[in-house]
Amino acid sequence: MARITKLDDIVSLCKRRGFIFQSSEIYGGLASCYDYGPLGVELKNNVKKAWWKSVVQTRDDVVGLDCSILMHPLVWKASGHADKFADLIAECKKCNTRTRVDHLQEKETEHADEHTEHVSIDAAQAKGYDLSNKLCPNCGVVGQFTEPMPFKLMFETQMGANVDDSMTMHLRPETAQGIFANFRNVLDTTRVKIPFGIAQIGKSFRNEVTTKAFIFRTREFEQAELEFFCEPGTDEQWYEHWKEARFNWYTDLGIKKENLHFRDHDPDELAHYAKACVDVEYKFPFGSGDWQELEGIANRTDFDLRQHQRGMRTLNKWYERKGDMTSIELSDEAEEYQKGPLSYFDDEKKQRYVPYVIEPSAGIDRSALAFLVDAYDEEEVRGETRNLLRFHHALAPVKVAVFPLVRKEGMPDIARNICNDLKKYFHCFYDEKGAVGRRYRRQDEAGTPFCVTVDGQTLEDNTVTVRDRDSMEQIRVSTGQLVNHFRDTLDM
RNA sequence: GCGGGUGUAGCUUAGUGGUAAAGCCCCAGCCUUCCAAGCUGGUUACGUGGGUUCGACUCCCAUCACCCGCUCCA
Repeated sequence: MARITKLDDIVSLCKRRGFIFQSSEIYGGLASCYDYGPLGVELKNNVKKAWWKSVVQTRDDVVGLDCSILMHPLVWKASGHADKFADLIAECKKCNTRTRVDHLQEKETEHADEHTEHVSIDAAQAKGYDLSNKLCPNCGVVGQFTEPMPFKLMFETQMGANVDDSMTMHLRPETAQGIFANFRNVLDTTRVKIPFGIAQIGKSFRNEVTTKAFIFRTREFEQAELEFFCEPGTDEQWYEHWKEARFNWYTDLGIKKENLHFRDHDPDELAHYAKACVDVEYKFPFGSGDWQELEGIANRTDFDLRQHQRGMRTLNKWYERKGDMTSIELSDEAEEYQKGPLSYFDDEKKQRYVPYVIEPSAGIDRSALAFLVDAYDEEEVRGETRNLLRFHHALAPVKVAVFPLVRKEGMPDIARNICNDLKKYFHCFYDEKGAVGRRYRRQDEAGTPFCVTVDGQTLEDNTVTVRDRDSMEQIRVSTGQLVNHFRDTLDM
C-alpha cells in the first residue's frame, strides 16, 4: 500500500512528477506561494471542471458567475471584512506564545469572552483591552502580555497609477461577496426562481497570520463557492441537501470513504453570520492534525444580502467623504428591509422576503491535493514496486497514452496517427522511446488510465492493445472503434 | 512571531578547509514484439549574500525557504 506518511513525501512526489513547484524557486522561493506544473495544472483544471459540472451544468437550479477580484470598497465595508477581518493577538512576554485576545481567559472566572470571531480593528484599539487579569494558556502566567496587535487579513493594493488620486482597494478574501453583489443582476436577467444558486470558481487572498503545511493554508488560493438562495424556513433542508451532495462529490470522484468525514461546528465556533456550519474533512496520511478541512458548508442566513442593502444606503455618505472609508459608518438597516433592493418577490405566494443562503465553499487547491494523495498507491509486481496514481478518469491529467511496441515496421507512424485522432477528444500522450514496460510504468506514475499499443498484429488486422492502469490487463480493440471505446470507458 | 531541525544534480543520499561522489530519473545511440532488462555515451548540484582564509560546499554572521512543535486558521 501507499507509504506516504510524511508531508515531505507528498512535497517530493509533487515536485518529482511535475504537479506542484514552489513559486519563484529560482529566487529562493516565496513563502506560502506555489505553482502547478504540467500535470498539476491538468489535475487542478479537471477538479474545477468536475465541480462546475456537478454544481452548475447538471442542475437546473444553479447558474454560474465569474466576478472581478477587485471590488468597490463598500463591498468589504458591508460584508464586515473591512472592519472585522482581523485578528487581535497578544504575546506572552514570559513564554513568547501568541494567543488571540478573545481566546484569553480571566484568572478568576476561567471563562473566555464570548466568541467574537474577528474583532473590529478600530474598536479594539480604542477600547484598549485590559489584559492585566488574563491568563496565558501556555505557561499560566497572569497579565504579562504585550499590547494587542491587530493582523489585517486582507491584501491591500492601489487602483489608479497616479499616486495622488489612487484609491486603496482590497483583493477579495472570498469569492462569495461578488455573488451577493450580483444577486440582483442574475435575478433580473436569467429567469431564475428561488430556490436557486449562483456558483463561482476563482482566486481569493488572505494575509494569514501563519501559513505553512504546504498548500493547505496559502495566502493566495482558489475557491469554488456556491451561494444557494432559498426561502427562510426551507434553509435547513437545503443545508442537508448540500451537505449530502458535496460529500458525495468527493467520494464519487474516488476519495476513499474512510478518509472523509463531516465535522460540525460548535455553536460558539460559528461565525457571526452563520446559523450552522459543517466542514468536510480529509484524513491526510501524515503527522499530527491529520484531518484537514477541504470544504465548509454554512447556513449564512440572510445576513449578507441585508448587509449589502445597508451598504447601498451608505453610498451617498461615501461620496460625500470622497471615499474616505475610515470616517464613515455603515448606514442603519431600513425598517422595511424585507422589501429592499436585494429582496425577492415570490410570485406564487405573493410574498416579498430576503432569501436565506446556504454556502458550500470548497478549497480547490486542498481538494486537488487530497485527490492526489488519495490516488497514490504502491504495489508489488514480480518483485518490483509499481508506483501509480489511481485517479478517477475524470481527474486524470492524461487520459490515453499511445505507443508503438517497437520503432520498426511502420508502427510509429500508425501510433502517431491514432494519437492524433484521439487527441481531438481526449488529452493524449505519445511515446516511442525505450522498452514498452517502462513506458507503461511511467504512465502509471502520472495516473494515465489507459495505454494503447500498436504491435505486429495491428499490421495484420487493425487492432491494438488497450492496457488498463489499475489491473494492467490488456484487451484488443480495433482502431476504428477506439474513440467510441474510450468515450464509453472514460465516460466522456 | 517563538523554539527546534533541514537546505549538495530532477529525486534519494555520500563527502572534505585544497579538482564534489553514487544510485535512481532524464537525454542520445545500440538492442529490444507487452510491464521499470542490458550495453555505450551524456546533461545537471553544494539555497542566497556577506565575513574569516592563500583558498569555504565545509567555519562564522545574516538572509530566504521548507519541515516539526507552539500559536493561529475555514
